[in-house]
Amino acid sequence: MEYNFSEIEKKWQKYWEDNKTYQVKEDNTKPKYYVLDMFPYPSGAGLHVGHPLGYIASDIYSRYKRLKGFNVLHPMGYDAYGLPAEQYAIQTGQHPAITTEKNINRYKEQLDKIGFSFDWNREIRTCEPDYYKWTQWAFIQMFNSYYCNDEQQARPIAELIEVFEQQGSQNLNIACSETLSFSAEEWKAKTEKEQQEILMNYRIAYLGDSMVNWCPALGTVLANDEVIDGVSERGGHPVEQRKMRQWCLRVSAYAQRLLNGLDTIDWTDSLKETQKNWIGRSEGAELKFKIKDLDLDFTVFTTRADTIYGVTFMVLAPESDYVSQVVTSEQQEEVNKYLETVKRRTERERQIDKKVTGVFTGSYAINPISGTIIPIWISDYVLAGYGTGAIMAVPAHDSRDYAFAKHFNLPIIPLIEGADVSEESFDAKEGIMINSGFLNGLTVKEAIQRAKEYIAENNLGQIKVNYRLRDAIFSRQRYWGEPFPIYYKDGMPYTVDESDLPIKLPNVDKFLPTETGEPPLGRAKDWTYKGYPLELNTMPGFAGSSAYYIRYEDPKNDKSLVSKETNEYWRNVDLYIGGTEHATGHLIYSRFWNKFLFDLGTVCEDEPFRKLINQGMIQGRSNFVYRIKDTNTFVSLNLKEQYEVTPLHVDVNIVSNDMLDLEAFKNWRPEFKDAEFILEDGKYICGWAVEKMSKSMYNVVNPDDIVDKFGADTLRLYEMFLGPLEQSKPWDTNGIDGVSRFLRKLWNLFYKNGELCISQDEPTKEELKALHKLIKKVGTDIENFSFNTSVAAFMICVNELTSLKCNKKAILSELVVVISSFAPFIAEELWHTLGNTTTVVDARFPEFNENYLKEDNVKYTVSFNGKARFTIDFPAGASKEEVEKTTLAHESAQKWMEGKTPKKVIVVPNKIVNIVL
RNA sequence: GCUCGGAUGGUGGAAUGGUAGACACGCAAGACUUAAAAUCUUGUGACCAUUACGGUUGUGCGGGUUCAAGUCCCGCUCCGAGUACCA
Repeated sequence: MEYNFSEIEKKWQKYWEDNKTYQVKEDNTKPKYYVLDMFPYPSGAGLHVGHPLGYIASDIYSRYKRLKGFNVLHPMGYDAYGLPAEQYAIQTGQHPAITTEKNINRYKEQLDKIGFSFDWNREIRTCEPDYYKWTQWAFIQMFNSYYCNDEQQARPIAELIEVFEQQGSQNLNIACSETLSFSAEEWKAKTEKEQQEILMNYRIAYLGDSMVNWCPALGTVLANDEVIDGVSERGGHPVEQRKMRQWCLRVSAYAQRLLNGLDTIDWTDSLKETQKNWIGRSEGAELKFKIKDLDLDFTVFTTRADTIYGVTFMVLAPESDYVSQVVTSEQQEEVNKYLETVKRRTERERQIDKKVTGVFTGSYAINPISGTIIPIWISDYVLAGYGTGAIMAVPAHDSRDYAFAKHFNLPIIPLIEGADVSEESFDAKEGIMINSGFLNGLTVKEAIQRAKEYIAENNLGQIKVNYRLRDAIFSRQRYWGEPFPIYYKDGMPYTVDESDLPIKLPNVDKFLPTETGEPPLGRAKDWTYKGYPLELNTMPGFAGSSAYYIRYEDPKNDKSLVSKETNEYWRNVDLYIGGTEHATGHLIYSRFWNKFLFDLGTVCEDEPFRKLINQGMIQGRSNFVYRIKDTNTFVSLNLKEQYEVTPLHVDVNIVSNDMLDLEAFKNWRPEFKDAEFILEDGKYICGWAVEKMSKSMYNVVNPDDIVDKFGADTLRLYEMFLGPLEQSKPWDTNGIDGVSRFLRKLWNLFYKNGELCISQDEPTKEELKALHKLIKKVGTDIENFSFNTSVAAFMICVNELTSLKCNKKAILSELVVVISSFAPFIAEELWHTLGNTTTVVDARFPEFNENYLKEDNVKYTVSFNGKARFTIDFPAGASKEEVEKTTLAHESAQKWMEGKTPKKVIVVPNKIVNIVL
């Protein structure tokens, strides 16, 4: 029988599906292992060959863990809400649900072909009411919670109301939008609406006025991680800053826990670093400045309290609330003019063109320590959203302040001995303080500490930790997303009753904003709850993807997100595989969401993903043909220098090993029908380059085509063989033959001349050795996610067994199990060929036995001064002394030593004798 | 600018401080074939020898530690990724 992969793969795909081979249940007799992939957004283009890379890796690991006796949860689903389906709907009128469904079916078909061991019984789709019911439920819990900084956890808002009734807002340490102050009496005297306004200040899901990234082209706000270089991540449209009332999640309250948690999880350092930067903890002090001639003070945040004597001016962000209060009437006109120009500049312009701009407010502040009077300016280099939106400027020791001072001719006072600030600022935190009153003579590090203490002792401000991490803006003015479980009464939001969840996404006639500028849900008929209007915004993309891994544990539960027992069994994800692009988005939101659910007691683990691996991107490998200018003649790569040519992308699917299929090229596009060629050695050789895999470069390789041509097992092996999992690398179909050949060799161990030929004889020593070398290598490789070297080990083993003409059942059946994680189809087929009636999934990974690897003889390499010269065989277990003695007496050694006496002899067990002359 | 990675044959890539280049592609030669494809065998870092079982050199560059460095340390160059007026 020949290796007919397409028949085999179809057969087992159907068998696995019919027999529900990969369904798992909680099983207390086995240890659990949870392997998760980042679920895909089903786009219209389908999968290309780069997408399954991570899925193949996680599938190999899942299958391996099963063979090792674990009960493995390995689910898959779809992140089904998203902009592309909605944009498509706007253009065509096709409902996004239909587009999404269609794309999902295509994805499912493509994934099944590759032989993944997903438990499809647990599939989830974020756009289905049974699923988003729990997204809405979580939102309600966040709305009904506040964050207690003392206990570092979320608490029910009802507790807070009780506190307000008893003692007002005194002595509270709670995460909030702004610090409020009222007594119990004042609280009780407030109207319901006023009380609700106050509570909003503390809720974890809250409505807040904040500066948001508004994207006019998409007609919606975007979260910080959805804006890249000042344009939208989706579509690349310009984004501007706008103050709007939006739903927000108080992610910032969890900043410290998100930071601490990183120490407890097994992620790569670079990913942890990215998250640390995003959270952006900085320790410093808040310092109060009084304003001259006004009964007003304002607060700045600084990490360099030591530089207080070098403050020569203050700067406010243009959007700062202080601006209107400090501008004098003489300066009003000029300030207004400045604020106008700032407003017109988009975020992108601000980033690209960093020229120094600013305006004087007319007011002066008083330095609380030195007493100096200093001018207050406004400039857009100060950000409203960070710290207090106001800074003390120390031009001598901050490059931005320096540039500003130079531009507007403001004084610069150096504070560090020997610092030359005539050309640039001295930003380093080192040196001895001068010109600094009580800080003189201290090192910068000491001075920072001393100044902070001084500020605290004298009540000039407080020591403060600031985070760059912002609250997540949670409203989108879009149709295709989860509706909020919120209705409005008297202008204030209230949550719908949990028993009325889910609030289903209504139908609309068009997927565009209404004529009055309301979001698309404004078009829905009867969009009310108990007679009150429902929220018109929908939730953002990350809402549905933040807790999906929990839902997989108990996907059909309609009583709760996950049952307590189930969650205590599956707990958190043991291995999560996905791309780095989610480092500051999904992976922050998920951790936040999980920590909130942990506070609630819904889940039993504080961190969602214990170990995380980032698979590298698969880039495209484009091919080029070279057209001689003004002709329809194409010249082969190595002859192109003789002509004036234009390189053109050519479809990589009609190129094989960089050799162009001439007929296919002529038929590729009409304009090439009459193409002529200048060949080298009778072939047309194409040029190549690594680029992003995309349609426009004609370098997209579809996994279906590879599966049809070579089989899924070959695809799986080859994707792993391509290089280390975490590294980005181009897809290059050249070389896939090697893997394909390997599988045929494996097959031929079982079949001779097309006949099944298996021997029941005892395996020989060599055969056992070849097998156990493999068992050892693959076991450690898989644990280290070094899949490419595992594939190499398979090839070596099969080559060895082939040359030993091994057809022993005892060897082959263990070999098949070892290979089954990587190439499940062929392994399943051969497993049954050997007479097994169970599936290979139920087998056990063979135990490694060291005895088979023991050698009778050991080859020692003899080196002189570290340079290897010859080898000598020793019996295994020879002592160091014996080896040394015998080596020195050896004829060749004598020759190399030329009668000299060695200074030193180093014997490395089983490896090397190094003789130092 | 800052942070984190990386640099090894024609190519993708292997190497707990211990024979660098596993494995694969490609290439070359040979076998089979009327022929081609497929398959199999052998060779394949460079340089020099080739009568020899050989010699020299070699992991981006310059130093260092060590009996021994692709691997560890110091200083550069280049490439990639993330982040960026974060006070």
